[in-house]
Amino acid sequence: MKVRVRFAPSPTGPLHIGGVRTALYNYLFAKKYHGSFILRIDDTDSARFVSEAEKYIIETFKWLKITFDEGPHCNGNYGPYRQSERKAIYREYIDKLLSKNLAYIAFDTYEDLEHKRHNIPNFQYDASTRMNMINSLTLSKKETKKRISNNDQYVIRIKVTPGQTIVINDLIRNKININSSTLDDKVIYKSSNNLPTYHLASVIDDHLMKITHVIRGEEWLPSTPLHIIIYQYLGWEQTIPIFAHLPLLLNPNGKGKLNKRDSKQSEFPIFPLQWIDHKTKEHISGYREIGYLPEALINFLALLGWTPNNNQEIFSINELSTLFSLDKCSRNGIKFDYQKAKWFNHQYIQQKSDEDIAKLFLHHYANKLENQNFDRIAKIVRMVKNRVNFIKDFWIESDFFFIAPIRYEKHSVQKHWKIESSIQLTELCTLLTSISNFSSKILEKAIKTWIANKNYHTSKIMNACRLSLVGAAKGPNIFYIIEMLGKEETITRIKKAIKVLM
RNA sequence: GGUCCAUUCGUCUAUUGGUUAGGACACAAGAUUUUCAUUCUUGAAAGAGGGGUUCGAUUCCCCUAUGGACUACCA
Repeated sequence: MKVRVRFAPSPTGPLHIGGVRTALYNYLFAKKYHGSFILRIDDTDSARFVSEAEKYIIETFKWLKITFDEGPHCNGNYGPYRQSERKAIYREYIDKLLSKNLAYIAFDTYEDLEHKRHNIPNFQYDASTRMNMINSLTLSKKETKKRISNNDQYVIRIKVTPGQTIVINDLIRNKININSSTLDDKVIYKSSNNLPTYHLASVIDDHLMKITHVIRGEEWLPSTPLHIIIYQYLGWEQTIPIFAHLPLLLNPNGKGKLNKRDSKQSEFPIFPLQWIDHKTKEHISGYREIGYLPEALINFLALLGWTPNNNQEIFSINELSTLFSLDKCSRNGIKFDYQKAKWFNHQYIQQKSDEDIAKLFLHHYANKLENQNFDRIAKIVRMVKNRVNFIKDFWIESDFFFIAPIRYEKHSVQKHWKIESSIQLTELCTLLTSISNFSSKILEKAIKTWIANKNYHTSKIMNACRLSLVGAAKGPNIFYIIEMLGKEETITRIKKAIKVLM
């Protein structure tokens, strides 16, 4: 049997990083077994629908180079791939459930249900209460028809038989037994938008799309028994997919599921891409904008809840897909370790070629670097890349190559600018003027010889020199900096520093 | 409140009945670097608690505790 898995996000906003991880696991699983990976848009919630969300989802996976075999953007033989476009398909199965008396129509108002939930302990719409409610079981056929033709709002509820044991066979959690008496008669269809709810729609679609494995977040575990019942009611028990419920991503320092607010407080992104909220006009930046490399994000995410136990940490996407297996997934919730994500990105930046990184750097700081020579940028990247975690850090680490320091960092001045510095650096300028070949090796030799002849302190001279060129006690090898800056600029900067700091 | 899931260093995890409980991130110290980083070396750091089962339990079972999810005409 050919493996077919799906990622089925709801287009209600930007994709959560946990959702990206779920998609990744599905993708790796499909790749490993040479199966199909399907994108399905679960847009049965009209009230929370956000039109830009689908584009955002597709853009995210394009950036990550995670490709779908089927989906609304790339077609396939099992479409349409948006649930809102599948209304007619669902109708048939809803009628089937109704006619077989496995579901019923309910007219109870939201207020009435809320009231009962508040006032009756552990109130549940189920076998014990359904005969006291307003539904097609308690109303006459005539009355039910009348209400429907009157356009009264109604829902269709699944009729759960109590006292049954439902068995979930989960690839990650093994066998779970649930007593159906603890389940309620869930709403599976709502007349307000003529659409099924997630539970019904996803079961029908998973069946019709021949999904073999449902790999999703743990938050779905409690409703899985309901899904199994729907498969049974529809006569599909032989083709129930294999379930695998992934542990959730948790907030690193506080409590609960990873969410937007926690991410903001800890200053790490929770979305893969930037998201602009059209209502609040708020800009929330994502992993891409911070300067994450997609490969690094994928590697980090892959190891959040899964590990091939060989102590390896860095994996290419191909390695991941050959090694991946669901039974190696952990079962416990995972606190999101942003430090480790950072470390992964650092590793991947070191791995990439200077030219590739230079392109990203250029793209990230297009306005600042527009007139710069590309080869020079690549050389600078080579010099500073080992001190950088994110693409955005490149500017902080290399700005002095492009702009002369405007001020000199106070602490560095106190530490490295001595009384004799002005005189010594003036002499250094004279020396530099006499050197025609400004390569770092020649510079180093000449400067060191001069220092030795004069009996100066190397560190004092060079630190003061660095301060005047960089504006702070940071940066790569000083002779590289001098070479990169060139004769004229170097001398100008030293003279300026002498003027300002004397 | 009810149902379900989980519990090894601070964090992510390895070890699925016998180990000095291993690795990585973070942290600390040292080395390298004329600066700041990088890098290298070293260190500190763990099987929630209580009962069983067993010659032997981190590993299997039960209870308690703690954490998490779900409990919508949301997915």
